[in-house]
Amino acid sequence: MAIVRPREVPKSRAATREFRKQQLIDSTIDSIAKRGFSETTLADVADGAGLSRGIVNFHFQSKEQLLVETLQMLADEYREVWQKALAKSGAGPVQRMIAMTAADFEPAVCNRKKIAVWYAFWGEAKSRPTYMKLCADRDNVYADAMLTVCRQVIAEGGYEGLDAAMIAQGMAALTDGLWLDCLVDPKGFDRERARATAFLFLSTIFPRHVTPEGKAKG
Amino acid sequence: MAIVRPREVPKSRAATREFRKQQLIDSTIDSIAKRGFSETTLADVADGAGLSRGIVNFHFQSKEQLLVETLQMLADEYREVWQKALAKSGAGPVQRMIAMTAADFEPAVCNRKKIAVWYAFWGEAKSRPTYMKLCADRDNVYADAMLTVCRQVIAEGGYEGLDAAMIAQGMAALTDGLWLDCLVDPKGFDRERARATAFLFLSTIFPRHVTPEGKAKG
DNA sequence: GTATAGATTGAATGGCTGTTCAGTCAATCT
DNA sequence: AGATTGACTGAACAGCCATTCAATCTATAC
Repeated sequence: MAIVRPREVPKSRAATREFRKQQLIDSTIDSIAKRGFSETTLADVADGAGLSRGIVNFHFQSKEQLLVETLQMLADEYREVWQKALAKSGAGPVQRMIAMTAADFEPAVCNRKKIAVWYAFWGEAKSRPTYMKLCADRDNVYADAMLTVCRQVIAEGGYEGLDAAMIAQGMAALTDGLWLDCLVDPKGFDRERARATAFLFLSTIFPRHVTPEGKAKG
Repeated sequence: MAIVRPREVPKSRAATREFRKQQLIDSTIDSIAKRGFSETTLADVADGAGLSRGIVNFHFQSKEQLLVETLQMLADEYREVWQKALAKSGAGPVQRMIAMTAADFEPAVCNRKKIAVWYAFWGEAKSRPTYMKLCADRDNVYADAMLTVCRQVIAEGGYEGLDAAMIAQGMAALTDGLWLDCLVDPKGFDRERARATAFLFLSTIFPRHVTPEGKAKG
């Protein structure tokens, strides 16, 4: 039983292609989350978008290309969320560090559908170099930004001796691991609790600058 | 190009079935790690084991059953590794906590092939209840054991006020997240460094009882 | 040595899936 | 209004894959 959405109409023909591509990517995300990567077919994607069977190959070179652009989209969205959080945060490194950490638990990013799709792509990453590169880039960009703020906090906050790279990598890993709980134990999972766990760790590492509630100190 | 292993012969006919099943499960793990979950076929599995095409359906009810038993096997192996580490460790809760943490970075468990297969199953978990349950059980059993030792360390070590459940869950999440680095950035990944990251976090939480090198203090 | 039972083979089968494309339809242009 | 261009459809196609099963092979029992 396919979910057929009411067919929305793009404004002009010029905007149609991008509109349809986005529609198909959204439907792909829905399908991967519902049926899994291995059982997502182009027919599912087309049905989910309320369009005809041949539609995907009309807008995308191939199924593989649709999947790559879907992952690309997901990665872009993830990056935008924490970059916007950074932009909104205070200018100090402590506030920036807190903003980045908190961003990982915003509903836009930390929800079961999106997390399922991330894990689906991670699950295929080893055998598909394109996915691996996109995933590695996502991690690297985030880790670099986190590393920068960690270095600053360590230098300015008097935490000499702490390994900034290790902490940045560890905090990123902690997030990805907490996401897994959302996927595997959805009933027991609580976004606020996961966020609190991340900040418990962060506040333990930087006790004079971060509270367990995720506020800046001092 | 299929890798055809030298065909080993089981001792007796009575032992044949279990021997073949194990052989096919091993081949399944190889195939998922190499080709990914979505492109693993029964022909691949049979070729990898050096046996004929119909062999899987002779020893397993279905492909799905083979996959379930593969995940089961993986989960059993994982549990055995940390339980053996626990058995070998000292009796004190600090030593037990350290042993469990270190076990996650033993080569038997923390290698790219096995990690790729874990992520492959996690990637399919949302849409396949059987996988989800097996994954959830794995997490729960580990988390319970970790929770027990955390509680003891907190009580005996004078860390009143720390949330044991949060720490246990966080440390498990940290491991899973660090594994992702091995999958996505194999060149940059270093098992010892990952281990050190886990112990950096643990030693920060229990500074009077765990060193950053993963030794018990006092 | 012969019979029996279980293990294994590999060809056949039927269903599913990605891709193609000739034809239809609607928006835009002249 | 008529022509043109691009979007979209859905049937057709070719290839792949899980599953079945009759035939073959091999170890054990008698």
